Amino acid sequence: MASLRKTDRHAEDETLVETPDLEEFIGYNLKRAYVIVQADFRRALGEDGFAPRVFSALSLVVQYPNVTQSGLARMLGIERSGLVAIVDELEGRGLLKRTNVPGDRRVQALVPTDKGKSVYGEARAAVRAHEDRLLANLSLDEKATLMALLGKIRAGEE
Amino acid sequence: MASLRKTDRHAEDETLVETPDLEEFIGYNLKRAYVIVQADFRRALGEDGFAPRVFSALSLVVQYPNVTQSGLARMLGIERSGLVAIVDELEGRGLLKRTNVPGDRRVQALVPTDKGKSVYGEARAAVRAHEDRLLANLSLDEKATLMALLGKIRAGEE
DNA sequence: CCCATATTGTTAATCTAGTAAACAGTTTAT
DNA sequence: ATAAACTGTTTACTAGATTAACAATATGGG
Repeated sequence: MASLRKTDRHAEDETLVETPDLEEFIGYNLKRAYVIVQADFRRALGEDGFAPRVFSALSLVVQYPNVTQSGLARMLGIERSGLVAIVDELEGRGLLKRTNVPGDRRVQALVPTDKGKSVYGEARAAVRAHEDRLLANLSLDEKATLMALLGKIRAGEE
Repeated sequence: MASLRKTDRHAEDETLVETPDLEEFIGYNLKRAYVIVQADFRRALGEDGFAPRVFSALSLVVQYPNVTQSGLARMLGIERSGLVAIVDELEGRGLLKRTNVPGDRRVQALVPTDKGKSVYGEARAAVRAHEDRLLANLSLDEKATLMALLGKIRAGEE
């Protein structure tokens, strides 16, 4: 019964695969692209720069002063328990203050400091530079299209 | 010097913000979209289904039988140390086998089992269904465009 | 051949991001 | 007044990933 060997190995049959299944999935390509952009963000902002989520939080606090922590968590799409450390870091760096609100003694309104506003301005410029450099092979039109399509994915939720 | 109060609070000045800075950044929108798709993937594949990365690994093993662990890690863009647990899980479920290669006693070639191939077929169908449902508000053209643009981001690296 | 260098799979330690559950204090609604 | 809901917080936990080290093995140069 020499014909029953099941472990025949055809060695290099990669040539049989025209296009890998994975490339057909949006989720896979989305993740790969996200990992690249996120890694470059960190590289660009450096050792003592902001992590992406801290930058995002600061951005919203600067643009929505007096936002509440729960509100900020909702905007970011994370749990409010997870926001505590982020706000701690920003407050520790002197970029925002937790302030109490007259009408409601539960909430802590988040107010950017002057330093927070100027530091955010610099960080935003650094992030813009990082994206411009990393995505240099996309035209402005392509970037706009990409944003619109990503927005459509987000619009499907809520 | 009554004019030096720095803590004036304008309360609801959200109306001053036309469009939040964050929305201008590709990285932010990429992450938000990725989180949505990834969460739906897990929901769709259920409790004992595959995590995205395990599905990806199985996909590549089925399509590139006899791929080596190092090779697979390179394809997935992760460290080979991180791949061990993934391959352990797939082997534990009886979906692939680690086999030794005649020429080189270091490597473990990964070969899908028959069960592995059929289970992968079903999983792939489930993933396709999940993406079709989740991304129903994108046309085929839009999906193709999105894939192409994500591919361009990946092409920037390598 | 010998020796330095590199590669493979693996383990262990560590880090980050994030969730879930519980909580005390406070507010809102019935 | 009492129940329900909300806010910020802590704690415990999970998933994903990286780094460094290691033994076994392979490769290339003298």
